Amino acid sequence: MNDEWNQLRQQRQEKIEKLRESEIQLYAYNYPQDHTAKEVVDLLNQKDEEIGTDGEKQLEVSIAGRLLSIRSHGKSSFAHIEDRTGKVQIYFKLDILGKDMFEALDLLDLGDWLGVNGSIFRTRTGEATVQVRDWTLLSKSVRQLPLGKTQSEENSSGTVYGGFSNVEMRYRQRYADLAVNPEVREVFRSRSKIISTLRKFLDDRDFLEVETPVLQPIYGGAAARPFVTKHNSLDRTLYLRIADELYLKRLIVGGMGRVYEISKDFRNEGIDRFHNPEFTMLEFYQAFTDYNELMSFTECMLSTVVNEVKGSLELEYQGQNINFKGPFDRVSMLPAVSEILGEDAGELRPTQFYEIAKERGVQVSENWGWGKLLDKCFGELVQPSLIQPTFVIDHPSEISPLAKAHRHTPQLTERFELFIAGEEIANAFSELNDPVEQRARFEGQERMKMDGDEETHPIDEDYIRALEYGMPPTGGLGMGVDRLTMLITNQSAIRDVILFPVLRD
RNA sequence: GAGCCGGUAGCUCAGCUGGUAGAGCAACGGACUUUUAAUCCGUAGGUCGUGGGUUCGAGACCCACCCGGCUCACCA
Repeated sequence: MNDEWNQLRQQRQEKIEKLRESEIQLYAYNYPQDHTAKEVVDLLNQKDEEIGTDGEKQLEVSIAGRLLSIRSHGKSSFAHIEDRTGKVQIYFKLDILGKDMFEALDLLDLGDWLGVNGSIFRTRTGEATVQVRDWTLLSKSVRQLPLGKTQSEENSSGTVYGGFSNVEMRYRQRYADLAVNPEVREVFRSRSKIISTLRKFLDDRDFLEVETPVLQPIYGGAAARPFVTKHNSLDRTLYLRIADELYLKRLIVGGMGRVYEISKDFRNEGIDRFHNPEFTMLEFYQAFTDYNELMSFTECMLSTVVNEVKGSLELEYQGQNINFKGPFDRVSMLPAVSEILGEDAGELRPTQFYEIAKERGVQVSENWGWGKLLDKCFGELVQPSLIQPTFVIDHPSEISPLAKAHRHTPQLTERFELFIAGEEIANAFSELNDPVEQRARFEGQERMKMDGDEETHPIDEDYIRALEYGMPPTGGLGMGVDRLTMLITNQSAIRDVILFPVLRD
């Protein structure tokens, strides 16, 4: 297909040439509006109630939007234009517009941006409509939008015929996707609402929003491979952050008490339904608190967000009903795995654990330690059943190098992960603040790296130095904002909640 | 990384065991001054993902590659 020159573009080009010969400007500079599309519809409803049907009093409006449909009837035409608030019907009549401006309508195309002003009325079928007194072309569309056809709004759900559904094209040309699929715009409105609600929730509780480096000399705070870049004049390797954790905790050392950051993080891993190489994470840290208090806090934060965006504590995600009314279930990792294996997993040596796990069909590796085996068994045997919001608590120390040891069980940590619909949404712990212990944990990671683990935490000497100055007891949490948005907007793929997801060339 | 499915007009899709491409919507021309998936009549539009191969002949069969989706693996 010749993308750059086809019949359709040829036809539009001819219209452009005719417009250039006329008085009509193709690309205007501005257009003063006094109403949105939604306000026009609301205004007419109000008028019906307040003024009744006298119909004499004319209400004049100026609105602007994109031309989405046009139905020509010879000496009159109906059309719909859409702005950020929705669609409204407009009506062109020869005897009102005059010959020139009426005939010039032939030079318009779907996708053009128009400003119109005129009086509002209701058609025979009851639709709020603007009778256009004059119209202004605001921007000419040279490329045909992939518009489908929508059945009329009232009582139907706006069934779309045809439409633009090719997922690859929708991601590659998100502008076209947004232009023709209002439900996609709605998803991103919800996303924005989710983020602003999170921000307000934390601001209201005296958290300080901060910005920490995206370019970092040492990456850390998570187990993942980083993107590597280089600063030319410093001749130095820098990494795009995989998490903000270690910087935010430095701020707690600095006495800032309560901090948060909503950040883009970058992980050089595979791409699938739940992973995009760049994604949005909320992390917050609060001094003088532990993971128990954080769990209550998280319940409150999530139910506030869900209620604010959905107007309810319940929602449907991919056919499952999810209820955000706290308190959420809590499942302790070690007893849960012990129960399902019928063995006290806490007493197992790694070699025994490996054999038992293998018998149960868990994909394990012979050289794994006890902690990794426990985590993997949990992930395969227990996690898939966690549909309702559930805190999984007390992870092995071996896989939690930044979490404080459990106050009663030393090989575990005070950590929780929140699972909803079988997916991890958040990860939090009582932060490890003993610099000696922290160094030992980092060294343990180094040994795992030498054993071939590619996603260990490197030793961050500066972070240890910070801990040596003294970090108060602190609870911290990281939450995947994209995944939360998927849940709340009922989208099955992370790409559907990221405006411009990463694709191949 | 592996398996399966897909890439045909601007969009959504059809094209049977190989005979050189079709519909709906959009577009273009015409009729129609309250329509709403407007209607009616007419027209045009495609290097069938890319590159090879088999064949008298390939959208279809074979091979390789590119892009996407799903599942699994890996991973949070």
